[in-house]
Amino acid sequence: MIQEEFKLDNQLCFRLYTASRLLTRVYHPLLSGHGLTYPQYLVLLVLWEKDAQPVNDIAKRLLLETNTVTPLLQRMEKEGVLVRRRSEKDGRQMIVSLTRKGKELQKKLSAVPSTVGNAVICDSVTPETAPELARMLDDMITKLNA
Amino acid sequence: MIQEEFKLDNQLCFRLYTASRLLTRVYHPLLSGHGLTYPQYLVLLVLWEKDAQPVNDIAKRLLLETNTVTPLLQRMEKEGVLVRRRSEKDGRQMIVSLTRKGKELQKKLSAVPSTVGNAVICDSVTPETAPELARMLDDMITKLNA
DNA sequence: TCTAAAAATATCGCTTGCGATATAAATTTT
DNA sequence: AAAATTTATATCGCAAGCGATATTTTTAGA
Repeated sequence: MIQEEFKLDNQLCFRLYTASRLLTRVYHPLLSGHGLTYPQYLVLLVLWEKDAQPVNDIAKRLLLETNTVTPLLQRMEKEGVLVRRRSEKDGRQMIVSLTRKGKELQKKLSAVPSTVGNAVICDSVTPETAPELARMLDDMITKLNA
Repeated sequence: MIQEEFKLDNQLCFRLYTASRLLTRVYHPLLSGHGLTYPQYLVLLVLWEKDAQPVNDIAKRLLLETNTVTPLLQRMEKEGVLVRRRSEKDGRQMIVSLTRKGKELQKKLSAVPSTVGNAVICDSVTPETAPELARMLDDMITKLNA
């Protein structure tokens, strides 16, 4: 007598939640050897694209709250992959910059994207259909973030 | 001079991670008034489908580890939505059953699925295309869980 | 200019999520 | 049956995530 809508299998949310978790597990063995977690890897992606950004820009890029990003950056600073220094123009901002170690990780992790890419390839998700999936997720994210 | 593959926007993983997090934020105001979190709601979905299951069955259904599920169930037991009792057939198993309160939550939360459903509707994700998205995610999950 | 409001970080408390490990009961092997 | 193995839960430690709140600096308004 349960409502059809309650059925777990009918829900997109559970699938997204599960796919996300399982994907993070794929990253784990690729990153842990370098002392990194998946969210920390995301921060590196952001900084590799553009170095020396304030905390807020990184948080906005990742759609995370600063109360998540700040401790994450503090841990990364302790690991020596980045430094945080207060902005001189705006005393509220903390500018986050890569260290040599943080920059060098880019080469060391160069195999990660293709490795993870291969891990997600399956019948209905291929190099041809992936852009379609990406578009749907982007639309959803835009809607949810509004 | 960054590799194209490193670009955040090209990656499915970040989108899944983000979509999942933002969706959980949609559930939050719908559940918190009842003292529930999203993972706890998932446990209820499982038990509403079939009551009195061992921890392992719940964990397998949600593709979570028992070291995640056990503390989660302990918190829910403390809240009074379920009870855990040791199986008599197999002394290793803990059978998880809904209390009256846990069963009554089903009616009280009957509006949640449609509310969340509406929240994800956007240009490329509609009642028509959602099954396609679900299939892609199921395929990925199957692959990643193998 | 003095004050109020806004913006940028940070701290606190709690719940996941999971790798590693421990414990106890059941099953299999010898 | 005793020992080894497997199975089912549970404990521990740590890193997210995030709501709520605090602190500091900048900006806007009176």
